Amino acid sequence: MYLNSGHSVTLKDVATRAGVSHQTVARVVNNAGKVAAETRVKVEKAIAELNYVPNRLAQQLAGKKILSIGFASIDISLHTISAIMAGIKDQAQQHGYSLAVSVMDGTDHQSCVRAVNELVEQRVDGIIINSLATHMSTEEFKQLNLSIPCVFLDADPNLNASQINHDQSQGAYLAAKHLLDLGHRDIAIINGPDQIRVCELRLHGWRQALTEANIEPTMVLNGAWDAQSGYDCASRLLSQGNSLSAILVGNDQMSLGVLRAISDRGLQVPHDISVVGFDNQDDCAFYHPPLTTITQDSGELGRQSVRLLLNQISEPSLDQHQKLANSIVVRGSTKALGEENGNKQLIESLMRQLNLALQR
Amino acid sequence: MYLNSGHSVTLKDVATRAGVSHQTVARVVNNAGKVAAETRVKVEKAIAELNYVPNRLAQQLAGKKILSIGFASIDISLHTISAIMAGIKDQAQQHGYSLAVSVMDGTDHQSCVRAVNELVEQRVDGIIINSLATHMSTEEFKQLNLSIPCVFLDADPNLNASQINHDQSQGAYLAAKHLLDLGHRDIAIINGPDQIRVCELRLHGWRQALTEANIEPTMVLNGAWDAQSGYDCASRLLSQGNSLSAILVGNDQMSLGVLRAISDRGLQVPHDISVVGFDNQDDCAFYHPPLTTITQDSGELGRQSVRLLLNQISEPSLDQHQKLANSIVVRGSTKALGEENGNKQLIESLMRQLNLALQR
DNA sequence: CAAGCGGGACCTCTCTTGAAG
DNA sequence: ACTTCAAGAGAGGTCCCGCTT
Repeated sequence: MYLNSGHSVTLKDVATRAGVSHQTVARVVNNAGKVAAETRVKVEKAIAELNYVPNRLAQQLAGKKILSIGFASIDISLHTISAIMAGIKDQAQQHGYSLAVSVMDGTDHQSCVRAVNELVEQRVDGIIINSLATHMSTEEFKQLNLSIPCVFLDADPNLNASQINHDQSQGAYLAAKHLLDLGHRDIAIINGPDQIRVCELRLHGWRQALTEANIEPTMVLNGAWDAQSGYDCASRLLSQGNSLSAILVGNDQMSLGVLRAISDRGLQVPHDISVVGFDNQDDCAFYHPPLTTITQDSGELGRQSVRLLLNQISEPSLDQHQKLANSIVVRGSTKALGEENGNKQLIESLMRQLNLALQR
Repeated sequence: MYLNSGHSVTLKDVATRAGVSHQTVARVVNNAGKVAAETRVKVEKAIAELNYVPNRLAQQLAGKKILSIGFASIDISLHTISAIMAGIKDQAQQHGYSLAVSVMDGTDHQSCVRAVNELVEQRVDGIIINSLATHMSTEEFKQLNLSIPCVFLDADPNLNASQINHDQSQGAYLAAKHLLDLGHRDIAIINGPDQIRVCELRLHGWRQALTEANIEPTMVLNGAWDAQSGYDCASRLLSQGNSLSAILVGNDQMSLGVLRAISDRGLQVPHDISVVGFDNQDDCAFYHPPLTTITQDSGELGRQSVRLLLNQISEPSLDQHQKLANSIVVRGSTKALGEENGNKQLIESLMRQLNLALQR
């Protein structure tokens, strides 16, 4: 069933079949140098017959310049990360680079090293690193001993290397400010897991806004990024009888769970409680109600990181730090405290529904 | 900043530094053969000092058996596909294979060939192909001229090659059957884009169930997989004053839009209209209401495909077809037609909410 | 001195063979 | 007859240089 069982067809195989030298075949394949039309046809025929595909390993080893970059990351099935990767892929391709991906099995420093090494083994021209290794210090970074250019995503800002990230703090600040501007004062926080850099930065932004307004968050909880944990945290919050009017949530998935928990208690968002998410992921405009959230363009982050890396490749001594600003998308999950207009609408809507139900 | 600017550190560099032959260094690196403890230390020191990482290209070219498989796919930022990929990655690793990924830029046959070729150039041991190339015929497949083992995901069942897929038809049948069992007869369908194999198969399954019950779908629309298009289709459906009691939807994302559209019209799911989705994606248990849907284990599909490929690699002549069955997950978005129990609950819930609102 | 082709060194490893201690 | 190492031949390409007409 398969031709060439064992080893693959080589340049030389094609050459002997076409009755020319291996060099002539190379000229045809690479479209370089002068080849007689007649010879070219012969060679192309042989290539087709043998189904020859050049061996990239050999090409690269022999010194042909093949541009490639690597992406070392944690779990790429996470939505945000696969969006970043799509951006990287896109921009790399645009610049004629191919992309090699290596995923880390764990969040520890060791598996980060493993993934990066896998890329170095392939001799990529540069690496984009998306590690979760909490607080990788400059020291640990040096242990990586990178001899090729690299760019970090969401790294410790103090890390002495090229890096790019969304400005988590600023985004969180925006979210909190929005609630404050609407008059909310009893605000709870449902953050992601502790010890994660992104979470700490977001918490910092939220706190800053609240402190400026001279208030303390009612409560700070930690979820696990998923809807279920958002549901659990919110349920806990509500069952404790806190008087809260708004919740800041660490991502949209947890927000979905939060919305449900509130609704399960017979309360209404935003009339009883306002909710602000984080990420602006695909579907959150269709949540019930549509979610007010912070928007992060993950694809753009990926694209920018490639540009940064390419700079670094052509100018290795240059360390750049770049931050992407976030903005807030206001939808239906937040409203001004004490605004009665909404309540009137709510009552009307409820009566309409009740009417319908009674007719059945 | 970077050591060895230009070309990377080689085995020979390490050898000269350590004052031994390149072969001795190889012994240390590969942990094979006998090396005197003293020599080993010397070599290891040199490796650390020079920061040597073996060149995988050269290793592979020189005949060292490095196991690797490839995954050629369309847009890997799609949720389902990244889940499949995670499964592939996992299972490949389990068997000591590394994974190379190549994504296609388009849905045409040409970009499929490109992506596959990229993998062949790297001399992977086998390829898993997830093309959307609508109805790739056996003829076109032969044009790929694959000289290495491969497995197709979601391919044309008539394709004469190893393949694996979820049984779309069966899953869709289940969904429709569920509605029929609940007494629904006026059923609309919102499918994915036309001409896509998966969509046709699902449509086939839905139709079959309906036909067996001697009824025709009220209406069949095509969305574009995303929530917005689900919203649009459902809006169209509702504004036309069709008397429908249930909607079958091609995926969960569109279902989310459908739920919104229904609620925006002041109607209630499931009391006025039942909705069944497809995919059982992460968050749909938290939709409003929780979605009844068909569950597909994408990770399992990925893992199985690797096993199939590995079989194929060790036994090239063997073509296998495999189908993964789906099951239905019943949640809150469906209810029996005419069942009044739910209505009573609904009325109670509405009155509670109204009460709350009036107190404000 | 063009255009068209071939020879051979080299890239970095692995693997085999064989010679020292 | 061990252990320990070195030398050399590929693996499949690319590139530089030279050779014919």
